[in-house]
Amino acid sequence: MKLITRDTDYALRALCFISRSNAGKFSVTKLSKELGMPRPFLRKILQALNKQKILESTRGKVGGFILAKDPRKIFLTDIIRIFQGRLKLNECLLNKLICPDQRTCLLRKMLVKIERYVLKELDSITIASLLK
Amino acid sequence: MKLITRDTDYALRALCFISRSNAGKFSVTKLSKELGMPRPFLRKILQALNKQKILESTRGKVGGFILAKDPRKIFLTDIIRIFQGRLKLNECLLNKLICPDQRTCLLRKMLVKIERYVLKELDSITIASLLK
DNA sequence: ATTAAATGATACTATAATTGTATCAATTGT
DNA sequence: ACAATTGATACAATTATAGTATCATTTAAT
Ligand code: FES
Ligand code: FES
Repeated sequence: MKLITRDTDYALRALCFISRSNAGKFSVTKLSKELGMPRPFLRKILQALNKQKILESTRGKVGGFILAKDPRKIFLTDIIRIFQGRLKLNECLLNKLICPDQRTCLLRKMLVKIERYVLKELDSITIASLLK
Repeated sequence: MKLITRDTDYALRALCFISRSNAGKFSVTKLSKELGMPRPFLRKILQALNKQKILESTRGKVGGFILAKDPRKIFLTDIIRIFQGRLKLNECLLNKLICPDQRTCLLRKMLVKIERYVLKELDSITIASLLK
């Protein structure tokens, strides 16, 4: 069971790399070489980050991607949400047979509690905090 | 992202059902009808629980499965481990490029912390506690 | 003994999610 | 005009999850 999938991982690493080197703009070609990630896959990822306004792209000959936000304002939960959807641990798999009343179900309560905790923790991590 | 997969879910429900009805022994046929789960799949699951000494099986004509342990001693983490492997959130996906020192890596610390918390919480749930 | 109903073991298949690749169009600096 | 880039999107490969099938073995009842 993974909390962070490959695309999220690549995204984080790329964002960290871009943040650190204050050079500003990078093309996918450059980044994929630099970070050792498959170029087309990384490209798809950066395009997604662009759509979500985490990165900003410029097209044309010397195009590329730059940060669109302060790295202190890019949260781990944001990136996870983009590539893995909303973190949702408490989907109710167990049916009525053991859960005569969902409102009192201990398992459900636990899962909700765990989810809240995980989200809170992940929300305390930003790209900026990963750089130090 | 799911914390609990289908097989874990079925296992939990079956264990709860068996625990509750103190009838003792149940065949897969009976259980799958009772719980509305696909028979061959449930069978595989119960066989796994048998191997792990959570259930105890008897073969032959009136064979079936009974609980091998006190439901207060069957923990949610046990069942998850059997079907999903050891819960391990902190697999280090991010490589050295952003993690010059794993011992000080903030992300890693967070994931370890989260994992510990999740395990602690899951360990507080038993089959017995789900019945109430 | 024979048979029916069960589990043990294990191989197989189907579906879904993850992890990619490929392609064509549009943009832009030279 | 051309080369190097991104935008959009369809396609393909791999892996994980979910489920089926089958044959051998055990046991109770006849
Ligand atoms: S398992 Fe979902 S309400 Fe109990
Ligand atoms: S991400 Fe693994 S040590 Fe930092």
